[in-house]
Formats: sequence, structure tokens, C-alpha cells
Amino acid sequence: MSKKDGKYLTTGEFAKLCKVNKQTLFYYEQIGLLKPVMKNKNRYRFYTVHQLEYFFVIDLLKDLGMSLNDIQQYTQNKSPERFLELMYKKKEEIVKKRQEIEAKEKMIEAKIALMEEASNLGFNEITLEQLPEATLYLSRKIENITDEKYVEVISDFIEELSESHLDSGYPIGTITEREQVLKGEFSNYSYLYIEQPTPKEGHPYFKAVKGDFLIGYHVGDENTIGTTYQRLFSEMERLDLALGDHVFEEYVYDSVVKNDTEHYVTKIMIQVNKK
Amino acid sequence: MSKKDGKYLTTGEFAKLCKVNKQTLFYYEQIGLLKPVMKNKNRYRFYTVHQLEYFFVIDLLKDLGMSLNDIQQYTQNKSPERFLELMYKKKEEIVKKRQEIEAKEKMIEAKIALMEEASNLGFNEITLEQLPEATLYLSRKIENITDEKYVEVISDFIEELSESHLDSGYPIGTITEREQVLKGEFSNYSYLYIEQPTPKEGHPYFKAVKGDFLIGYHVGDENTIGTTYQRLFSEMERLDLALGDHVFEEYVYDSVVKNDTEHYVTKIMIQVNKK
DNA sequence: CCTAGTGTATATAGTAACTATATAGTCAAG
DNA sequence: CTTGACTATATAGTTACTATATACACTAGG
Repeated sequence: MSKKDGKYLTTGEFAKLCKVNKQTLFYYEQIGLLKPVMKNKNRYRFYTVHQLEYFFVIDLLKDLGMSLNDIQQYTQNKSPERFLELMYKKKEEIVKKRQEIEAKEKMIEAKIALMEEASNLGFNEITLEQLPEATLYLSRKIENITDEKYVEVISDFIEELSESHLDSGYPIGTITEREQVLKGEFSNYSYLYIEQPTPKEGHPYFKAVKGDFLIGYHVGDENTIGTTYQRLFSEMERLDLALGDHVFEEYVYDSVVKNDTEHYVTKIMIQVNKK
Repeated sequence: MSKKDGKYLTTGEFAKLCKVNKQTLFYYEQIGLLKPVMKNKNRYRFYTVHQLEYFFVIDLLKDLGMSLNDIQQYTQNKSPERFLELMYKKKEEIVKKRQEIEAKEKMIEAKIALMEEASNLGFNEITLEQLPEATLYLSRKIENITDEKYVEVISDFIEELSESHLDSGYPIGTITEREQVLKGEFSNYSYLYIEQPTPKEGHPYFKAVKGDFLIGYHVGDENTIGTTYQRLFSEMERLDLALGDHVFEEYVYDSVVKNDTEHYVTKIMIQVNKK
């Protein structure tokens, strides 16, 4: 074979360079997506290095969510203009995709941070802490709301988080106002919130929190959260503290982490004033 | 229904927030991945907001290439420690994935740049240009090589490009040395190369190119490239230029762009010296 | 020259993760 | 009391592989 003929790659060699199964190449040939440049008398397939570049573009488009069928459609009727057009479109898509990946990276970092914090905790301790300023993105008000409205608000809130890329990976928490807490309506929340470690411009509903908080953990189902509140109130009295404007609740472990509700942990942060 | 009961989301509502098909939730339930917290007497499913966070984590893990089965395995036997461990691993993976996306973004940019350049060209013109310094990553020497060796070198080269993240999206070009060109062996290349617009540290095989080049385009199959070389040689004589050390060839349009080999375009860059 | 071992081929069946379709029960609004 | 928008189950189809079974081809060693 001449040098020129030697440029051909067998199916196995080609598959290895493409990092795919040989069968995949048969499949691509079958659907008319990528045919070997030639076959010898024994029907052995031969590919070229140029086809490798072809494959890489197919792989790129596939990665960007294009179906093999759509890719095939494109290859049937291709031209430099159409290719350029396609690349412009895909450029936009990949930028979006990169941003999504970055968001997910932050989400993982947030989960790690939360887990590391939680692993150092004794959930029986009650502590008095001065919390630094934090930026919270709030939902619409949900106090005394009807069931349908509640679902609507939650839906809108979550929708908005993902649309505005505000989903930080931190858990969704709840804010209860002093008034409801005094009435013992611990689950009659006023707002949902999510913490934003790196606040973004142009979102009006942010609220900064800062001040003294009495912090405790409720282990178990939400039904029994009243008992933990009582423990916290006793401690408040002992420390001569008055109930502040808000109480914050956050899930520390969610269902992803533990199987059984008995081990669910809710972090309760009661805003307090020194008498 | 009390406020507490109102926290439940129907399958449709939940699916919408998850941005998936309702059927997908049925499927997840079937494989034991995500069960609604309760069903009413009519077997209507009800989900909670906490399950939404659960779903997001499933979605994250899925995105990072974990199979539903593996995710299910994990959820069967989960603990804060295991979750943290998983997150550490996934953090590494997502960083890698982000880098891949970034590489592909660059690849698209490179393709766009090449296409835009090509669209402004008349392929019949021959021009004399002074090319700026460019960084090329070279393969091992392939001059007078055997067929098997040739395939091996190409494979190693491509392997290395992807492994070292050197695949810039620019086409793989060839370098032919003066000696072979004089003998008329235009396809007896000495090296393969790929251009690196943003060179990286720590890769020894780079070679910078700079100087005067006579540039022309061959339209059509590689077999007939000799005629275009003759045209270029005539032009060299007319301009009183001497053949320099190397000739570079690059595919301008590859098979991704055009269907027919008759329209394949090879850019030929002949290094020249003024006599 | 024979044979073992690796490669190639085709044909067909199986898989994962949906996705669509058909059929039927539920429920609130007019 | 019916209409329309929901819910349910069951089952079949789809995409993009992936594995298996069977047979032919090629190369190197005894």
C-alpha cells in the first residue's frame, strides 16, 4: 500500500480515537450519519483522519443536545453559510450550558459547606450567636394564605429562582413573624427565603439579616417542633432575652441525606433582643 | 385541608417545578427512586417542597453522568458522611466537566473564526503574506514512515491532544519539508500540527512560525494538488522568490461543511525567501 | 501448512431513560 | 349535570446505544 492508502484507519482504530464503541460506528453508518470513505473487498471499513474531525463535530453537536436525527438532517444539506449559522446558535447554547454548570458547581459547594458545618454540631446544644449580615431572597407573603395560593407562591418562587439563576444550592428556609410565634403558630410562615452567598444586582426583593439569634435544632418530624420551641423559650427566659421580630427555620439534613424522618434536622434561629 | 396539608403538590405541579414530564415521575416511582410522600384514596400522588430539593440533587447527579440505578443504590444507604463524600467526588467531576465545556466553547469560536475568514476569500487568488508568530503543536516525525507507524503516530498525536487539552478546534495541518517539495512528493509530510491560539505552559513540542508565505488554495481532491503547487511555483518565479524550509497545508472546509470532495479546499502556505 | 489469537463482519436482541398513547376514573365550575 | 382539565394505570414506542452470537480474515509461531 502506498503512503496515501496508509492514511486509512480501520474501524477499531477509528473507534478508539473517537473514544466510542465500534458498534456505535456501525450504528452511525446505518442511520447514514457517518460512512467510512471506503470498504475493501471483504467489506472491511476504512476511515480517514478528516472523518475524525467530522466525528468530533457530530460529538459536539450531540453534546449540545442535538439529536442524531437533527444532525443527520443538517449533514444532508450543508454549506459554509449553514454551518456558520449553526455555530453561532450553538455558541449561544454552550455559553448558557457553561453558566448552568457553574451554577451547579456553586450548588455542590453550598451543600459541602452545609454538611461540613452540620458535622461539627451537637444538635442538643442551644447557642446564642451574633449572625453576620446575610442576603436573603424572599418569596411573596404566605402568612394565613389559602392552600391553592400557597402552592402558587411556592411555584412562582422556585420558578423565579431558576429563571434568575438565584438557586444557590442552599436550602429553602422559612420566616415566621413574632406575632405568629407568640400565638404558637410555628408553621404559619410569612415568607420563604433562600440565602444568597454572592448577591446579584438588580433583584429588588433582598433583605439583609444581622443581629443576635438564639439557635437550636429540632430533630424529628415537623409535627413535634413545638417541644423544641418550648426548650428554646425556656432558654430565652433563663438568659433574660426577649423575642425579636422574626424566626428562621432551615432544613439541615434533607431527605437526600438521611432516610428516616426521625433524623430530619431543622435549624431554628430566633431573633432576640437583650432586655 | 389545613395549611399543613396544603403543602402537598400534585404530580402535575411537581412535574412542572421539576421541569420534567409527569410520566418521568411515574417512572422514577416505579424504579423506587422518588416516591410521593402520600397518596389519597383515589391513588392521587402528593409531593412536598422538600422532595423538590431531593429531585434537584437526583438531577444534579444524573447530569454528572450517574445512572438512575447508581443514584438509587446510593439513596438506599445514605448518610451525611456518604453524602459529603459523594459531593467531594462530584465536585471534582464537575470542575472537569466545566473545563470540557470551556474547551468546546473555544472550539466553536475557532470554527467560527475559520469560517469567517474563508467566507471572505476568493480561492483563486495567490497572495504573499507575512504571517505573525504562531504556536504549533507538532506530532512525531512522519516523513517516509511505514503505514502502520503512520497510523500509530496519528493516533498518539490525537490521543495526546485530547489528553493534554490541546485540541483547539483548529484543523490538523501538515508540514512538508523543502526537500520533499523539491522532489514533488507533496504528500510525504514530515509532521502533523495543530495551531494553539493560546499556548499553554509545559508542553515542549511547540514551534513558532513567522515569516513570508506564498498562500494559495487548492480546490478539489488531494490527488490533484500537484497542479495547484505548479501554479504556486510559477507565481514564486514571477515574484522572484525562493522556496523556504517548509510548506504548510490546512483543510479550510472539511466534510462537515460541504458534501462533495470537489469542493474541498486545502490552504497551502509556502514559506519563501526574497532572492 | 496449520492453528491460535486477534481482528473484522452481519444480524439480532437487550438496555436505559424516557415518551406517547389509549383508556378510564376524579373533580370543580358553570 | 355535563364539560374540561385534571388524575390514574397499562402498554407500546423511541433514541442511542450495547451486548451477544456466529462467521469470515489476517498474522505470527510451531
